[in-house]
Amino acid sequence: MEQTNNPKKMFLEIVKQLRQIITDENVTVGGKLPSERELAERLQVGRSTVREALRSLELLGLIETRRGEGTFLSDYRKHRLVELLSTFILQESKSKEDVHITRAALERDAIYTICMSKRLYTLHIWDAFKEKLIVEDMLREDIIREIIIISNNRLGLKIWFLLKQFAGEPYKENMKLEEKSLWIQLLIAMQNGEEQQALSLYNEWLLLINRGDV
Amino acid sequence: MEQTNNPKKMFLEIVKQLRQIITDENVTVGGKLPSERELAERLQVGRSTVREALRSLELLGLIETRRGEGTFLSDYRKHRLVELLSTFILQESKSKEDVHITRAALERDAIYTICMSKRLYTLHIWDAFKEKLIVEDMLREDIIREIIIISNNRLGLKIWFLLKQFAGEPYKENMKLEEKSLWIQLLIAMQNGEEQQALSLYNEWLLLINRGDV
DNA sequence: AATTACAAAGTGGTCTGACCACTAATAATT
DNA sequence: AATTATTAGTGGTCAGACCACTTTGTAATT
Repeated sequence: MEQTNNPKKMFLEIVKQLRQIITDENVTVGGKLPSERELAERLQVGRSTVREALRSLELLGLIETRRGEGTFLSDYRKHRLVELLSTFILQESKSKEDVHITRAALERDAIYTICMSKRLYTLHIWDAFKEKLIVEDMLREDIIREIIIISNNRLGLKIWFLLKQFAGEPYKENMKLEEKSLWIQLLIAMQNGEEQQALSLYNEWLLLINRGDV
Repeated sequence: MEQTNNPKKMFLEIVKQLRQIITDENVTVGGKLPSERELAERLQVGRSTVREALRSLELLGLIETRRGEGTFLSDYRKHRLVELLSTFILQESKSKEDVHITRAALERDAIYTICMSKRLYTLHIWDAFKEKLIVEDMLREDIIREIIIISNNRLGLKIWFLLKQFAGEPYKENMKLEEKSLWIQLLIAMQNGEEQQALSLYNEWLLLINRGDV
């Protein structure tokens, strides 16, 4: 190894080798990685160097460490991409308006997608929703979340979650009667696949709740 | 501070504080951060802890370190999330699909928003676009970007930009004649505020380009 | 024999101090 | 004045030492 003259980043090399170990030893999600001390010995580097690599992966949400237990491979679907983007990259445009607009875009497209998909097997869900809306005082954000989930856009859901946090959650209140009736109409429109009507109702609802907001 | 009983991740706290320092001291792109030793003293932690945080940020490409010189804030547009996710996360086809779906959602909603907004003062833009499309061989991604910009969703634009990088850029090719005619129809639909027609054309275009893909 | 209590080993979390390699500013020499 | 040598400062790495915690195995108790 000639990294004396070579300003290569050792810890990046370790990251690479860690990936190798994970695949070689067939470490599955939730599985345990070798301990820091063992890794240090196997890779012939100091423990601190190993830690620097591990901490990087932890920040990304790719591994999980539990003191006294060990280091575990976490579900890569739980990666922290969205959070990192929000804290480091998207911070300058976190004006409330931007967030609202983008969130509305995701919500609107979920509605549109569902209307267009015409997957009849989910139709019974709408009846259940309508029931819940009337009887149980369903929360706004619950119903919207369900809709995005149904639209099958998981990444969009993640982003939506994040934006929701940014925006200070005006969705958590219970719905007034006027809203409820609007949503029931909206659900019916979605049930029938009438995308134009559904989107129009959604926009109407946005106007309604924004009147009380800001 | 009582982190003795607290299993909080110290290095994550350091990451946070680093961001604070960057904003407080107005460290600009390319600017120098305090040295590791100084940071350790200021934040009252060991140097190794500071390094774990710094290495995490370096893996993300958010900072740059030069031995003998110091640590510098790098352009956040050069972040490494793209490579990292592609190597660690996006190998699963499901994830790639997620990216495509979300990107399409943003694009679609931009089209919808423009159609509904009926801001006539942008109408001349469409003519210019049509002209460009025919004469200059405009790139797909250029035109879509412009559309999202016009839709006035700045945050959405940022997210779109990132997703575009993730997806391996199938948009950069020049358009075939069939695509061009589709887009011209789409532009006309937008010009006239016919949202249903525009979205339908967009979906048609998605099908078209996905046929050649994968 | 079964249960409980305790000790030991293993693990991540952190700190300290020590080198090394390198850079840039400073001092000394020419 | 120009060049060279010294020095201080920086990141890179390592080794060893604790700490807090979890698991495990063993010994004591019942």
